[in-house]
Formats: sequence, C-alpha cells, structure tokens
Amino acid sequence: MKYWLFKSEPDVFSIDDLRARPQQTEPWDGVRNYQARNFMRDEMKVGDLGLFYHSNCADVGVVGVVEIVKEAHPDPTAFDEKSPYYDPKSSPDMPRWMMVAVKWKASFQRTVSLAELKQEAQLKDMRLVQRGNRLSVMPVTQAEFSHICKMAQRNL
DNA sequence: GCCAACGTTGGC
DNA sequence: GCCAACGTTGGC
Repeated sequence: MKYWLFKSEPDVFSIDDLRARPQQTEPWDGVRNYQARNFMRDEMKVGDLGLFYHSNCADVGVVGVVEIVKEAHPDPTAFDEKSPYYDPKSSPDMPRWMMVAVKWKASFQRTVSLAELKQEAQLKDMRLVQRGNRLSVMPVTQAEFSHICKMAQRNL
C-alpha cells in the first residue's frame, strides 16, 4: 500500500466539495502532467491513502485524507472540447490522460499549513516542501503521511 | 498581482 | 537533440 498527496485549488474543488459529493467520491480529472499521470496510471491501487492539499489560496496546506477507490482509467474531460481540460491529442482510442477516483476519508480539525510542514525536520525530503515544486499528484512515504496526520492533532 | 521556477513546444 | 520562448503553477 502506498501514500500520496493530491493538490487542489479549493476555489475549484475543496475537501468540503468532495465530502458533499454522492458517495463522497469524485474522479480526479484534469491532471495534465506526465509525471503525475504516471503515478496514477502505474502505481496507485485501490486502498491507497492520500493527503488532500489546498493550493493557491489564503490557507495553503493539508486539510484531510482520501482513499483511492478506483484505479486509473481514461480521463473523459480530455475528449470534451468544452472542458478547460480538453486536449485534442487525446482520443478515446488513444487516451493520453488518466484519472483515479478518490473518496473522502477524513477532514482534519485544522489545516496543517505549508509553513508548518517546512519547519518539520522529518518532512524535509518531501517534494512538496522543496523549491519550485509543481507536481499536483506525488508520492509521500508512510512516515511522512503519519507524521502529518499527527501534526493535525496538535493543538496550536 | 507579482514573479520565480518549472514543463512543454517548436524552430533549427 | 538542443535550447529559447512561452504558458502555467503556486507561494507570497
């Protein structure tokens, strides 16, 4: 079993949006980066857990946990000319982009902010806290995952 | 809104 | 196959 981190802009799709969905489940569509796609396509399995991260907002940080409930399959938004994620180079015959489906597992009592993450010696190797990181889907180690869940329970 | 860092594109 | 130009991401 593996552990992951999913970034989302809460103005577009937040953890509360996920929680409000039918079955509290949503396809993670719109990923248009090869490295992120490869993680989803090649490595994610049903039952893996992911951290839900809010990016590009006033309150940047990890806000909860999701579970992978469906393995990689073609992302239909790539075929939809009206979608902001449309990619003419992807077709149902030769799908270029994949997505998994995630289910809400838990919302933290508080946001574990990026600034806090950067201060943790145990997390110094995370891609998330390193310079210029732009990956929207990335692996985290089990130790990092547990550590961040523990941080969420700290009283500040 | 700014801007640094990054990934992708396309000319050669 | 190189690399400059460009568009995007994302923290601040």
